[in-house]
Amino acid sequence: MTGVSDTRRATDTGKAGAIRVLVVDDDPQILRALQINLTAHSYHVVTARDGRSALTSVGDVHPDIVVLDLGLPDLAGTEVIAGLRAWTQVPIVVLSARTDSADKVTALDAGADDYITKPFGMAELLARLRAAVRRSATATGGGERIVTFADVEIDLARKRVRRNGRDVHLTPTEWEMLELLVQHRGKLVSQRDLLLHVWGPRREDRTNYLRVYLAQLRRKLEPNPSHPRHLITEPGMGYRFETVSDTDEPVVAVAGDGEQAR
Amino acid sequence: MTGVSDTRRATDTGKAGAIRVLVVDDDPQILRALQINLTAHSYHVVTARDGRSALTSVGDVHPDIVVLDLGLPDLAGTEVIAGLRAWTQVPIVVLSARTDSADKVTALDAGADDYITKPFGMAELLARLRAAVRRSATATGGGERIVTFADVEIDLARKRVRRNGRDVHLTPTEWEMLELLVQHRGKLVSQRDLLLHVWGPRREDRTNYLRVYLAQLRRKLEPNPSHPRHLITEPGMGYRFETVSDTDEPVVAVAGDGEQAR
DNA sequence: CAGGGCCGTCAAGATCGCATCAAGATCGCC
DNA sequence: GGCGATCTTGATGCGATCTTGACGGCCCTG
Repeated sequence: MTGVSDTRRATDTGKAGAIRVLVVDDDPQILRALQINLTAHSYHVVTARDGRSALTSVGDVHPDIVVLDLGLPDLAGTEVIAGLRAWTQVPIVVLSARTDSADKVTALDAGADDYITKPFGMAELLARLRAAVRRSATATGGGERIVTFADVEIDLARKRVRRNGRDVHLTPTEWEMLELLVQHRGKLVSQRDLLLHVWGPRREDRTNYLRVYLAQLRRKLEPNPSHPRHLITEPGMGYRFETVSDTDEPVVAVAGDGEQAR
Repeated sequence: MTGVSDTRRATDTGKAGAIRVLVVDDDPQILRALQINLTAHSYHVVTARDGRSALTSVGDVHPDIVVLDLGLPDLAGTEVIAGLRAWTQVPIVVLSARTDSADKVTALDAGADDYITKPFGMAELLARLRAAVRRSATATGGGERIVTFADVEIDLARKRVRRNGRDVHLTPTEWEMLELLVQHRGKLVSQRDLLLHVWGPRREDRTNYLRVYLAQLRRKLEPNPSHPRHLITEPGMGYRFETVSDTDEPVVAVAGDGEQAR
């Protein structure tokens, strides 16, 4: 991880709730200036000095937005953008000293969200960051930030889970998984998407991780962990989060009565 | 609707599938230049000359993106932006002659997605439009794609199938086949295409697989599996998915020749 | 009327994927 | 340096899924 100044996990609470921004630049001056300014505006800043460490640290840090300087020593700007866009939708704001229109076009078409030419005003940068974050917030979360099912309550904004009013403690990895599933409530989330979201592109094939953590989430959240009704496996395809338990269930014999029912 | 040059509704198919862009500017020169350039890049262009008509025409036209010049005669730029943001998330790209940083900040914070200062290069504008459209397309999830027939409901985005409101569980292979057929609804899908899509190039000749899985799909989805009306075999050619049950059947056709129709 | 394709159906064996458990390796904090 | 929490990794058993072959019906052709 050389070149990365901060390897905290997403849910580590250096500043709970602060917006995480990854700043990528090889010029220590600019890096420092941005770090100070952004921190002053209560962003949680993580920095990287080259393209490679930028790519890896996005997987580690899960920033809410990336500020990317073009002209890094190791990789071309488009390579960095493409490397990120291959697996994440995190907003990318490009900084560049080149005013050439062609550069803007290639960067934007590679998947960047915005392009600012140096020298730039800090006020403008901040405004563009706000705009980018706002967009991605409405895109992902949009409506309800609190989801409930059974006796569980999930607060996406506060990254907090309660069950019967009591806090349920989730590890960082558990939370990352649950978050992605909840954000796509009802949708099937492929194993690949889950692995990319939680572990980044380097663990794409470790499907066994999913099994372990899904089991832990079920143990913590499902009324009956061995008969999951909300964290559902779609064999061979992926997983699905469901707020309403489907009324099916093969039934456990007749006799008796209620049974733990739904 | 004075001032609006085109009042087509969203569903009017002047250019089916073309991206609709609403250009708002009071300068006829710029308006015309943009109209020509954007049309040349196969956008469907609608124009407005002032803020009021811009607000109404967004409701009428449902553009995919708005290009908004600041400095309109009737309303301030922020008012237009705020008026739109009150009810729609359509991407707004602001054009302005003023390079003042404060203007950018207020426009972006009011809800604009991007800000370009005149004079600008057409290539850059086009790239920024592409970026904005791309974002909003992925944000809205590309639209709900739900196909229904009989008592069955197929949700392509969620990869989910329901019948009479109950989930129907499909195996990965079953889903892949159904997906391809549904995506080409009404069209004939050759056996080869199906085999390639589901099993890849190594099983190109295993047409018996198709029989097995088509039978399973029919068993799970067709009202009468032995008389399929929606998953239809075209002997020797391939298969076809049909949402409307063809009123064919019984009838032995008229005397004469008839031939087996369709 | 016989024969050959092509298709639908069925069932059994082989394979794959998942849940679960538990132990080692790491990390972060004191 | 020690300790607890967390992450990684491997082994096992079981059920779901895929693959394969056989059989019979239908339709067209000769």
